[in-house]
Amino acid sequence: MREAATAEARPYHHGDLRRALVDAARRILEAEGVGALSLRAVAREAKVSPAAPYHHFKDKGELLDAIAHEGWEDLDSAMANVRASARSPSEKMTAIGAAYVHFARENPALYRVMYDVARDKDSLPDHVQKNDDSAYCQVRQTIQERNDDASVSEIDLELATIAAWCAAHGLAEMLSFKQFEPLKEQLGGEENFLRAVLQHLGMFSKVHAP
Amino acid sequence: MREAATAEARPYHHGDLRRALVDAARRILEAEGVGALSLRAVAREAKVSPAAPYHHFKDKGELLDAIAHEGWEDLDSAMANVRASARSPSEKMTAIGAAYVHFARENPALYRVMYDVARDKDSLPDHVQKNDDSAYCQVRQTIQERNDDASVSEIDLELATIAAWCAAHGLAEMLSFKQFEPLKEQLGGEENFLRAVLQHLGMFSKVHAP
DNA sequence: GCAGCCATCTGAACGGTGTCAAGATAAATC
DNA sequence: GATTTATCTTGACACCGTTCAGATGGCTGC
Repeated sequence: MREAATAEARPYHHGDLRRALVDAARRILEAEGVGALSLRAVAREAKVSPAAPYHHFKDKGELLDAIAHEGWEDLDSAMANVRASARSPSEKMTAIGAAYVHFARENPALYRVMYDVARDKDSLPDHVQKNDDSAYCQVRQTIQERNDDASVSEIDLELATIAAWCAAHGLAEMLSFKQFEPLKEQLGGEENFLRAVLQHLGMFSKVHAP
Repeated sequence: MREAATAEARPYHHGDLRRALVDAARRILEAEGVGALSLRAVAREAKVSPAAPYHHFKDKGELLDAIAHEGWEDLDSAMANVRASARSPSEKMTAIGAAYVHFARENPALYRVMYDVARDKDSLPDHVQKNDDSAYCQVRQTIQERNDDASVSEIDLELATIAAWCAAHGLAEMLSFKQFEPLKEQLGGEENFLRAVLQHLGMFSKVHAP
C-alpha cells in the first residue's frame, strides 16, 4: 500500500493531495470494489471537492493510470520476494507462477484495474518490458536461468515468457469464476487446484521437451 | 451477427424491440467500442426513448447479459465449425485453440463485454459448463478424443481443459497489447506468432508427457 | 364492431457522474 | 510586504442509469 500521507495535520494546501487521492482510491477499491471507483467518490474519500483532483490528474484516466502503476510495482516486488527466497531454478519457476496468481487473487480489484487500463489503451505499461525488475522480465530471467545449460534462442526465450505470462494471467482470471469451486474443493483448496493447473500448463514445472 | 429485425416496417409497437436493442448494441460495440456502449446510446441507435429498453431488460446489466450471451453462442459455433472441418485429433487441438483466439481477435469489443460481464459477477455463463455444444465442452471433448487411447482420469481431463482455456484466454488478451507487435512482425505476422505461442503452451500440440 | 384491457412506448424528472471555467485562498517568490 | 503562482472550491454543463405518470395502440371477449 505505501504509508499514507494523512498523519501530519494537513498544511491546508493539503500537503500531497496526489498521494492522498491514490490512497483514497485504493481504499475504495479494496472496500467496495471497482464498480464504486468514481472520481467524485475518491474526492469525497479524500475530503476535497470534486474538482480538486484535476490539479493533479488530467482526467479520471490518469488517476487510474497512477493506481494501475502502483499495482504493477506491487506485483514486481511480490514476485521478487518469492524469487529471492527460492531454491532450484525449476522450483523458482513454479514459485513465480504461483506468486503471480496469488497477487491477482489477493488484490482482485487492483488487478482488475491494472488490466482494464491496459485493455482500454491496448497496451501494457511501458515499464513492463523496459524495467529489468518488472514482473515480466523476472519471468523471462527465471526461464533463462532454468534453461541456461541448453542455450535457448532469443526468440524462443521471448515466446516462452509470453506463453507463461498468458497462462498465469488466464489462470488468475479463471480462479475467480465460481464455476471451478467444486473442482477446487475436490482437490482440497484453491492452492492445490492452482498448482495442479500450473503443472498441466507444463512450462511452469520443467523445460518443454521437444 | 444474426439477421436484423429492421426490414419489415415496424408494427409500431415495434415488433421485436428486444432483438433490435441487442442488434443496435452490437452495432455500437463494433463501430465505437465498449466505451461508447451506454443504454441511452443503444436506445438512440434503435430510435426509441431512453426508457423503452426497461420494458425488455430489468437494467443495463441485463442488456449486457444478452449481448454477452450471444457472444458465447457465436464463439460456440465458430469453434464447432473449425472442429468439424479438421483432421487428426491433435491437429484439431491446435485448430480449436487458434479458433478461440481468432474469435477474440475478430470481435474484440464483444469479447471484452463477454468477460467484463463474467468478471462483474465472478462467474462464466452457466451454459458454458452445461451445454455440450459450448466452446468449453468442445475443448474438453477434443482433449478426450486426442487422449482416448491412454485413458485419462475425469479430474485430469478437467484440469487439462481448464489449462487450455486459461492459456487461450490469456493469449487472446495479450495479442491485443501493442508490446508484442515487434515480435509478431519478426515472426511474419500475428498468425505465426499465435501458433508459436500455442506450441510453447504444449498442451495444444501434443499430449503432455509425464 | 366495439369495449376494455394490457403490454409497450414516451416525456419529464431525479440523483449520480466526468469535466470545466471563474473565483477564493494560501504558499512561494521577490 | 506585495505579487505572483499553485492549489482548492463553487457552480455549472452534458451525459448517464433509472423511475414514474401518462399516451398509444394491439389484443381479448362480447
